[in-house]
Amino acid sequence: MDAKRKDIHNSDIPLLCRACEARHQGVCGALSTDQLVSLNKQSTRKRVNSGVELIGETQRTDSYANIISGVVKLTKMMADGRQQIVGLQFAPDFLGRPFRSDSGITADAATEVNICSFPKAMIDRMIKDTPELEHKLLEQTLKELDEARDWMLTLGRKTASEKVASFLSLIATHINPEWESGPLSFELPLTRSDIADFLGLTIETVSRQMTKLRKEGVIVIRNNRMVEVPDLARLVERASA
Amino acid sequence: MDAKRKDIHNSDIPLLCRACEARHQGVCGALSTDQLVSLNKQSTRKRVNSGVELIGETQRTDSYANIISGVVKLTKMMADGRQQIVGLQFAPDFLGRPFRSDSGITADAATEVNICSFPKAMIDRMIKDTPELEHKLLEQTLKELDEARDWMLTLGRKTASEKVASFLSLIATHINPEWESGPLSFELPLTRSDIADFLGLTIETVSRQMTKLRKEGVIVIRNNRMVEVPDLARLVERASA
DNA sequence: CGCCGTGTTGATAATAATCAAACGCAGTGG
DNA sequence: CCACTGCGTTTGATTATTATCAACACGGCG
Repeated sequence: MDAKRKDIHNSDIPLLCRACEARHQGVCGALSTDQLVSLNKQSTRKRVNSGVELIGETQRTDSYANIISGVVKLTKMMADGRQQIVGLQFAPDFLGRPFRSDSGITADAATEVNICSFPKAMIDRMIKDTPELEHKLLEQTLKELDEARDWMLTLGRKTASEKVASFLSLIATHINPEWESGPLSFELPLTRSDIADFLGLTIETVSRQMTKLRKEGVIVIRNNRMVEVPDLARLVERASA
Repeated sequence: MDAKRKDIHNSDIPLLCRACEARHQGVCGALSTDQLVSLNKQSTRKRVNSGVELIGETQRTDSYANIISGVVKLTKMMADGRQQIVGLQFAPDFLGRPFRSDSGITADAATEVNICSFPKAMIDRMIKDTPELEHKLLEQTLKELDEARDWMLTLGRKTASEKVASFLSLIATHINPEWESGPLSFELPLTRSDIADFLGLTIETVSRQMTKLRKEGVIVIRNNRMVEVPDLARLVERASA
């Protein structure tokens, strides 16, 4: 048998990458073992607390990152302070904007977040050599575009009640990717204030609609943050999408 | 001098492509002269009337296209009929979704539209050979993502008045790309009903806010569709973005 | 214990939706 | 030529939804 083995055997793949989701579903899946090794030398794992800004005004960003765990919120703000969350990112999403430095968006850790961060320059160079990497980025960007447009429908045309149900459905289906059927429980990655900014509502309206859903038995609220969904189909129905 | 001349001299570039915006700002800019020639053999120019569906339920789409002129609206619809326009596309935007057939969006001609249409399979093959083409697609997709997120802020956090001003600003800056300063007039590519679906409002509210802007002198309304903007800065101010 | 951050609940106000009517205009046909 | 119709739009009156303002509840923590 050959001394140099194939990918599947993991022989040469950097330790940190072996268990990493980004290698399977994320952008790193486009890279050869050699590229993984050299990228790995320059990459650093970081654990950031909830609330920390990852990309934005203060954080001049000369690096990209993969999300290993946790939830990142993308926010747009108006001059007078009104703000709108324009996207949530989960593992193993790629974090950062290729070819452009600023698009008026800040990215903050919504929960405790673990990222694998690499120098911008290195990725930009790898993109040139590896079309497959650019392909992965295009795929993620298309996915984000679909999600953004889905949410535009939610923001523009749904009632407060439908909005909250849509949000809960979104979280329910993203927080626990390998779920089959039956009851489902999770911790909300966002505060009521964040949820309001995501839905284009006020915190009071969010709160009222949550209690409404609770009283109707669609959800069970444990500790403000812990939510249980006895029947996901019933929740999705309320989101009417 | 060489018999085979460079791109700039246009010698070998297909007639139809020579004056086409898509070759400069659009995706065709990624292609070699040879590729343009072979693509041109398979491509067809089409003129479609306002209201015609370009991509959607009825129109199973095995082709992509470049917009030569006119405005295309991208719409999402809910089961009960509520709908939201999630994007507008202008020349020389690329029309069609790579790698995916359906994303629940329909594309309709909002005005009379001219497109240059090519077989899906041909582009998909060219993408494999020409990383630069995929790069162009990524750039357009990133642009659309930015626009979608900008609009999410509009939908979620702006007042009806700000929304209408935002819409007018958007059209004013896209309909006439080479504009310097001074008054500006244009024909709205959308009906009031479309505008309402774009802004997440009703037609009545759109109409009321338009008259309000008219009475305040921010815009002049000629023939329902014809709008004049004496001072763009003043309009943009109303959009507070 | 008091305080702060977060979330809920209630009363009232503002905003936009809904319902209803009429307008302007283009096309049609007597 | 002039009603007549149909469509997109405007305007008005009223209602519904959500925001705002305000008070309170709960849990953690100095």
